[in-house]
Amino acid sequence: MFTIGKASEQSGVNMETIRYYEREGIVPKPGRSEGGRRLYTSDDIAKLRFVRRCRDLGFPISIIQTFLSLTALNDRSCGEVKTMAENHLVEINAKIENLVRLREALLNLSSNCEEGTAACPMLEALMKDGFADGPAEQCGRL
Amino acid sequence: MFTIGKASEQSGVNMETIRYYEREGIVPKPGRSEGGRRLYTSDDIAKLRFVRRCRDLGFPISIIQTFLSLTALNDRSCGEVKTMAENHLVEINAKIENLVRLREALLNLSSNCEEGTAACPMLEALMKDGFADGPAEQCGRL
DNA sequence: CTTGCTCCTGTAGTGGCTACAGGAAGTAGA
DNA sequence: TCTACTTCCTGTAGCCACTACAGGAGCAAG
Repeated sequence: MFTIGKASEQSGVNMETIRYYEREGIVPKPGRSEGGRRLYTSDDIAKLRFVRRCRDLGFPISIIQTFLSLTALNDRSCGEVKTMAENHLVEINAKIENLVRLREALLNLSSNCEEGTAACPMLEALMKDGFADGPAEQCGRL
Repeated sequence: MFTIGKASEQSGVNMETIRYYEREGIVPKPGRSEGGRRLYTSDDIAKLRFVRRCRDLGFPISIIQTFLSLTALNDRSCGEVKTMAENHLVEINAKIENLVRLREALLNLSSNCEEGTAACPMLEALMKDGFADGPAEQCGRL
C-alpha cells in the first residue's frame, strides 16, 4: 500500500492530478488509512500509469475512460481499441499538417522583417485588408 | 459603421469572441449607437482581423497584445516582432517533433492489434509496469 | 516535544473561447 | 400601426485538463 506521494512518483501522475482524477471518477477511489490518507495498491498505480501514458499519447480523457472500461471487460476489445487509435492517428496527422503549413506561413512573413526597419512588414501584412488569409483559414483553428 | 454581426463577418472573428476580446481589453471598446449597439469602424475591423490571423498563426493573446502595442508605436518594432516570431517558430517545431514521435509510438502500439483478439496487446502494453515509457515522457506534455 | 514533511479538503484560476437565458432594439411586411 | 422576425444586449456558466493555493491535520525522526 502506497500513499499518494509514492503513487505519484511510481505512476508519473502529479499528486493534484491524481486527486482530480478521483474527483472526476476517472480512476476508482482508493482505500484510506485510519488517519484518512489515500492508500494505493499496485493495481491502482498501474491504472494511473495507464492514464498518464494515454494522455502522453494525446488521447482525451473521454477515450481513456472507454479504454479503461474495455480493459475491465477484457473481451473483444482489440478491434475497438485499434479503431480509436487509428482515428486518433488521423487527428495527429492533421495537427502535424496544420503546424507545418503554419510554420511555412510564419517563415514567409518574418523573412521580410529586418532589424531596425521603422514599420514592420509582417505586422503590416497581417493588418492589411487584401491579404490572402493563410493556411489555417482553410483547416480551422489549431 | 458596422454592427457586430457585420464586423464578425468581415473580420472572421465570432461575435461572442469579439465581445470577449472587448471584455478582456484585447481590442479597444467600439462606439455605440443610440440604442446601445456596438458600432465598428473599418479600423476596428482591421484590428479584429489582425488578431484572428495571429491566432491562426498560433500566437497566444499575450503576444498579440504586444504586437498591437508595437503597431500603435509603429517605431523600430520590426526586430522585436522578428524575435517573437522566431521564438514562436521554435515552439512550433517542438510541437511538430513531439507529434511525429507520438505518431510513431501509436503506430507501433496499434500494429500489434488484431480484430477479434481477446485481450488487446496495446492496452496491455500501456498497463504494464516494465513498459519503456514512450517519447512524450522525455519531452513533456503536449 | 518540536520540527518539518506529507497529506487533507475546498476553492479559484488558467487560456481562449463557447453557450445559453432572458430581454431589448431594429426591420420588414400586412 | 401592428406583428413577426432577426439581431443584438448583458451576465453568467461551461468547456478541457489540469494547477495553485489556503488553512489545517497526520505522522515520523531527532
